[in-house]
Amino acid sequence: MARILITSAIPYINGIKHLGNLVGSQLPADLYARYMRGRGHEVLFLCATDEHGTPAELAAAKAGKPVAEYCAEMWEVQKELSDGFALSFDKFGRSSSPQNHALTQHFAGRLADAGLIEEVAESQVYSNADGRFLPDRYIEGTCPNCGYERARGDQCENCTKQLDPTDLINPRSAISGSTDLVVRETKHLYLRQSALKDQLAEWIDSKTDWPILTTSIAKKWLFDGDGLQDRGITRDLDWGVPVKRGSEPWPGMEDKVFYVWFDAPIEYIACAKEWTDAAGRPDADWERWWRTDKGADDVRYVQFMGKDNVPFHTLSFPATIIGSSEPWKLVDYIKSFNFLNYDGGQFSTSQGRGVFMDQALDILPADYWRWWLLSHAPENSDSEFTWENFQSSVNKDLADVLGNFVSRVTKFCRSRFGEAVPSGGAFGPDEQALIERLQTGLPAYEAHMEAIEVRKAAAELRGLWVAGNEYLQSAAPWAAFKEDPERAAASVRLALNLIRFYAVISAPFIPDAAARMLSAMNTLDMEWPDDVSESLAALPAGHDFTVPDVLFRKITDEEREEWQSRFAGQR
RNA sequence: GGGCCUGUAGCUCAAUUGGUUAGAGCAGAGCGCUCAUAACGCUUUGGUUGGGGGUUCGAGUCCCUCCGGGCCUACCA
Repeated sequence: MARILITSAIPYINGIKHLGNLVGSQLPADLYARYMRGRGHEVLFLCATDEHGTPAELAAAKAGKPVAEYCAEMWEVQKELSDGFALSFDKFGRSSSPQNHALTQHFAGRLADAGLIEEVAESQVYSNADGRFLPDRYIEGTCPNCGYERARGDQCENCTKQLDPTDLINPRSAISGSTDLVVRETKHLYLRQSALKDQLAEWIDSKTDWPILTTSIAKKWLFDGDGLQDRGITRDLDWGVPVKRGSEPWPGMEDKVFYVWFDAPIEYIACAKEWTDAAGRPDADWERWWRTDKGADDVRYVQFMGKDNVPFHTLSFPATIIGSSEPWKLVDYIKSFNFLNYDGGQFSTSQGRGVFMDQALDILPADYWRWWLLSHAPENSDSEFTWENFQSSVNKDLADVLGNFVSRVTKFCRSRFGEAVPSGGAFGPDEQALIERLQTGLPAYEAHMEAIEVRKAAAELRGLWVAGNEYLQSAAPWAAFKEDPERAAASVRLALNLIRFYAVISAPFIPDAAARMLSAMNTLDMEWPDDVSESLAALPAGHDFTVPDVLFRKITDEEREEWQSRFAGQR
């Protein structure tokens, strides 16, 4: 039995995430976690909300609430939605937790002791009206290059020229619109990533099995231009982890907090402590996952994230860990995803374009979304959600192929033999052919799951479902029943066992439906079918079952059209 | 501007990393079945692999070029 630590990129606290966010990290991470648990491995699956930073402060202000209160409420909302999608986190933590405060300050202290932190004085734009320093992109003005009037302080969206906020003509606060801006001197801490460049490059080079998407982004940051740059890890904000050197004050940094991207990945670790603290368990119980000197040396650590998160996970966070000179577990594999587009464009939070997690669950159960999203995961390139595709995948794969299989088998058995697994008869060539099919298909499915090839795994799984229908067609128990009821009984006995088999192997994709299939088969046996033949005898003759309700209903053309217009934009 | 990714059947995607005649699912056509959610099975139509050039015995795959799409570019997260 292996031990597998899995983290999903932590979703930002500000607002409800859309399906593109979901499929880019949390959902495939859940698939992998469920699969590995199903195979009997010991899994720790962690996620949290990422709560700090300017957008959270602004969103709280807009909602008229103190930021701590706002974040607590949004955490509840996100927790409920992740439960709704059956995301099986062992702990859904918060980057604002006391555990993360302490650990972030601890890392900063270690890095400072190692000489990897430098104080840098810099000039930044301060808005008197807003009472805060403004990040570059929160300053708007006229582009000196093209004259576009809504250029941002970091880049002009119109002509794509990179800018400095002081380049802008008529600069104003993007928050309040105020033009009462001044440039103030402020001091910040920088993480000297450049000093760790060679170590990081060597580490990345050793990861030859990582997705190209992951390593190419890392290498670009490592080697492009002047190479890996030092990074500011503090901000002039109120909401965040107060800057301390371990547990000691940090002179000159009294009113500052750590940058959200410094503390957010540390939450992966702190989350594990939140997990054991909440259960009143000792630190050793989480440290055995994270400290290689305390039992984590045999742990395999896999991270899931969208491509926009890659630099922080391949460079910044490893720099924090390596720089600490403490034996923390480094990531073993990074699975990164491209983006999901919506019906010919991007999902847009600001325009309400696309389907958001709450809306998705309002119209259909989680399994429908999980199946479509995972079987179309944007692994090799950006992929596209369309309602036509969603409708046809759900109707064909889930309703017709899997759902109807369960229906036809259970109803046929009920009408001919009653609601118990029938006895008698022996397996013949049709049964042998099915078993051989499963004996080649199941290992292929397992190989794809272990390689985290999500789409391929979904396609292989669907193929195994199809094999059940093929078997019924060739065995034709409805015809056999007339001349040789014993043979029909053997077929039905196998087919009922096949339902349990499907429930077990499909559970990572569609956990709710799998649970209903098992419940209909009146069993709690979720043993992975390492031996296919044996697993197809798990339900013995005489075992009672029930005919379940329709497993997956079909999406009608009317619904599809209605949803298409409902989610077109302007939420 | 720079870096990286990407373009394959009407649609969504494969193609063992340069190796036979480019494969699946959906949609379309035909046949079969009647247990089942008008479901299932079998057969089948459909491709100048974005355009052009090159390397090679051999190119979807490598190189050059042009065209289109996307991401990142370090103070959004």
